[in-house]
Amino acid sequence: MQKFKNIGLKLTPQRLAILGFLEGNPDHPSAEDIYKAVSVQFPTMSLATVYNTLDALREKGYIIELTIDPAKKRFDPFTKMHHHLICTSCKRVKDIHADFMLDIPEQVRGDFRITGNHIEFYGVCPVCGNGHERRI
Amino acid sequence: MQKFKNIGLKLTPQRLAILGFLEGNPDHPSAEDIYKAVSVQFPTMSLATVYNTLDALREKGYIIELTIDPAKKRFDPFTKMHHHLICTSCKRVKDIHADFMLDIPEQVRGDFRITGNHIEFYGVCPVCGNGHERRI
DNA sequence: TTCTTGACAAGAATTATTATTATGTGATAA
DNA sequence: TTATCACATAATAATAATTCTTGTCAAGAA
Repeated sequence: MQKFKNIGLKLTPQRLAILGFLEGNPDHPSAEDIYKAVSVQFPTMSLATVYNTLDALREKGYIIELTIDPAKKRFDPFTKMHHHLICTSCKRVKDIHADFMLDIPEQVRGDFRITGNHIEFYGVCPVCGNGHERRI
Repeated sequence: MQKFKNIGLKLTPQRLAILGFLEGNPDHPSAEDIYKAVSVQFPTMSLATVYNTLDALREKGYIIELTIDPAKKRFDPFTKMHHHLICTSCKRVKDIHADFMLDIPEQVRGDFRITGNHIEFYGVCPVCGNGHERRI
């Protein structure tokens, strides 16, 4: 909560609502998701404000922008290094907090200086693959 | 080339041109990129045709759609399992053909059935990080 | 004053629509 | 067997429509 003030962002009800919705949220919501959720309390809220706030938060490093969805951006309040497990059927995304040692062989890496990585795991979630294992 | 016929797709000059442009192309072009390139030979080509063809090829498994770019979709003719190294400065993407053993601990994976993974490595390419290492 | 909001316009990427055109296929003729 | 033709079907191109995101700017709050 204090976050905002300390980093040069004014504390507004809209921003608090957005931050509140994001904090601890493991659902990787899109801007639209956030807009819908927050609109309940703030019916006058503008979608542009959501984008503005998300962008401000991202710049300050309080959220990260995920590219796991080809259709839209998704946002994640967990900025600590982690990975994602995506259900290829229902598209649900689960956080994976685990470390992997990944060394790219030098001849493959070339002269790149590696700074990080992000793993997308694909799979079928319990709901979609409940025992029956129906293949298409 | 025969591919198309055998999988129930009609062979058209436009599709051949798109396939030809993609084959062996390591640049992960967007639909727009492909459109521009192929338009040289086929000035009447429509962007919708590019999207149609890409979608048909993807459905048949001849290309994969990448989500590494938040702004647009990118396409890759290399359907074999591989990963990507992205320059955080110039956004250039390099293929990484290497295998990594990635086992998610069972308590983290839950009841998901893992089917695959894709790693995005981030780094600074030789061009962007040429000795001087200028940080912003 | 300075920053933020909200309304709306604008832009970019993608998808949908539809009349027109080209392709593959099967039948027929050589 | 090979070539030709007609036709059903699928693909193209033009354009409209949608969706997601960003930009603009006047009005309001800090």
